[in-house]
Amino acid sequence: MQAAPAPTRHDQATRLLHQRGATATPARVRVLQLLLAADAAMSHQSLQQAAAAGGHPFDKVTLYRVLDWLAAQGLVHSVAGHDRVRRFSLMNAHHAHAHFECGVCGRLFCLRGSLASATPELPPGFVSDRVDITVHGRCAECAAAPPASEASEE
Amino acid sequence: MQAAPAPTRHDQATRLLHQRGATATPARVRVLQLLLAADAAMSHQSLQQAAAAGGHPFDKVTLYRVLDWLAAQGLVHSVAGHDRVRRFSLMNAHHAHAHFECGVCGRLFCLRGSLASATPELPPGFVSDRVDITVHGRCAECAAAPPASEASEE
DNA sequence: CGCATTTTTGCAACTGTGTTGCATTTTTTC
DNA sequence: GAAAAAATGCAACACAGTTGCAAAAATGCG
Ligand SMILES: [Mn+2]
Ligand SMILES: [Mn+2]
Ligand SMILES: [Zn+2]
Ligand SMILES: [Zn+2]
Repeated sequence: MQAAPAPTRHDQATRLLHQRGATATPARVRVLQLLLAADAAMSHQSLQQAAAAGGHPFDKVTLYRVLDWLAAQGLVHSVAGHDRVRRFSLMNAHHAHAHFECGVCGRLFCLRGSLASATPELPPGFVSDRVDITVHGRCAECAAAPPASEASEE
Repeated sequence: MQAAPAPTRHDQATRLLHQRGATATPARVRVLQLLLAADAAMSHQSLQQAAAAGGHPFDKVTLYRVLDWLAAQGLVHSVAGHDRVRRFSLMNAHHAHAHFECGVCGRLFCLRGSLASATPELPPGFVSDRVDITVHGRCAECAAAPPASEASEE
């Protein structure tokens, strides 16, 4: 028999929560599942839509609270994009990483690799805790697919 | 007689606008004056308060529109802080510079100096336009003045 | 289990930043 | 000076996120 070899997203999510000794509430598990499946950081709105599409919409406030809780636990982190919307993604091992924000579709990606850049010179008295690096540009999809329909202007 | 040797902020602001061949409207001049006098980037709110304190409050929408216009002209630039609020400051010569956001008072400063950091490695197909670097920490004032009243815990 | 305590959840109302529509005023153009 | 364009003011709106409070789980303990 082969009953165990499929570690579902649900299982992964539950495990992450139990590792922290926290109760695996449905909302938390569901949010983590969605984040585990995501290829880019997700906004509150996209999480709500994804959950609703799955037939289990969550309450707006509950979702905000779950996200805040997950961030406080260090399980996820959030980045505010240019549209002033926070996007959330799993906090993976690599503690310091840069981000990429696509100016076309607005998606935000966590980049792998160390960001060895030296801290810029600070004015006297200033204390640095952390350096955030965000690359702006076009993601692979948007770079490959121009705005369509434009062939005469060049 | 010595009537000319005082280049006021008002004059500087007006000059900046005339250089662009733009009309120096009162709102634009006033916003530029405030930004010229500021030591940190200013939010819409702080600009409104500063203007109101000076006895000439501006209309909320007009201020937003002036800021958008100034940004479109390249005279100012805006950065969204962790609180999702945009802060504006004069666009000085140095085209690429890093920013500093104080986690205590929330103020945002433009840092001088080139930010020579190499672009982080991007996934295949991704195109980089610009790299934003923001240092998070405590500004000189906040680093010097601890939250007060705490002397027994250490 | 039975019951008190703590944690989560749900809903409504609210805050704050920023936008849109439209009418009025000011500036520029001819 | 009149027509056209640019700038302003006000009200209503959009939208991310928060707060207060009560109902519903989950937990702890005898
Ligand atoms: Mn990330
Ligand atoms: Mn700057
Ligand atoms: Zn894209
Ligand atoms: Zn500070």
